[in-house]
Amino acid sequence: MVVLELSDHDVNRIFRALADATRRDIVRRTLVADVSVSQLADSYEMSFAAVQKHVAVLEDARLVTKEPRGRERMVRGNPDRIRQAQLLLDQFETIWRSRIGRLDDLLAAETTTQLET
Amino acid sequence: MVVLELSDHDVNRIFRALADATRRDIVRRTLVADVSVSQLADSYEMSFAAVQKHVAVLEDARLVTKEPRGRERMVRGNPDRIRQAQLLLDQFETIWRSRIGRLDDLLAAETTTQLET
DNA sequence: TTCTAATACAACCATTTGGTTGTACGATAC
DNA sequence: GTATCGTACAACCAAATGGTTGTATTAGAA
Repeated sequence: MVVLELSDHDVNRIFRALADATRRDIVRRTLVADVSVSQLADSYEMSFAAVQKHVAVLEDARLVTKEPRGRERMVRGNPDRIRQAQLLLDQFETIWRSRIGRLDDLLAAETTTQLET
Repeated sequence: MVVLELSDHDVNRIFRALADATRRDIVRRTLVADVSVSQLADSYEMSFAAVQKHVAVLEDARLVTKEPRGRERMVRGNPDRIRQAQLLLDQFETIWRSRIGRLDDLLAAETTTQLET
């Protein structure tokens, strides 16, 4: 997996793209198998153009790619980008755990002090 | 950790809240230690009210909690909510891996067929 | 008590978002 | 060739977002 630097704007687009139930569903479906835009559009209670826009948002966030296949455009989920989002959340976890670590250190230091007195 | 069911709307709010660099920074800082709203406001090139709104968005998504301390409101990051977001992304990973699994199965079946012939 | 710091909240504004309809065009089916 | 299927894209609209300023309230400091 390529470890590339994500700008704030990139990260914004990734999370923004995931902040919609229809788009999350599209990502799930296109991770399972390639699906054309029209096949996707058949599944949702909205216009073809609306689905097209959702796919465009996901494509812009690089959460999916689009590949021409005859007159169709096959949409494919991009697991690398999902993993990058996971790594971002991992960073928060790490920050939290380091806080716990410092609290543990503090507690240990206090215990030591108590033992010393 | 409490495993509670997240509605689509809940998930939308979590990812939406994370789709802003200022808010992500607030989450990071309040995971490290409690910080008052005015302390946060001092750090960013925007009005106090704007920072207040960002905190409100995070609070609505339950990514932070706010606790009164004298005349201040201490903001505290909520690691449980971060973990819930991680679990959501894990689901995508799982979907992807199950696809790989099926492809492996298919490949294995074809190999078997070749061996049989 | 009086002043001030920290917050809450409303009103307002520009931009973005998420949807619509309509038109155009290339690729396939007939 | 012609019809039609799948897509692209523009124009439009209502609602949400992300910022502002202004006013009110409350807790601590002087």
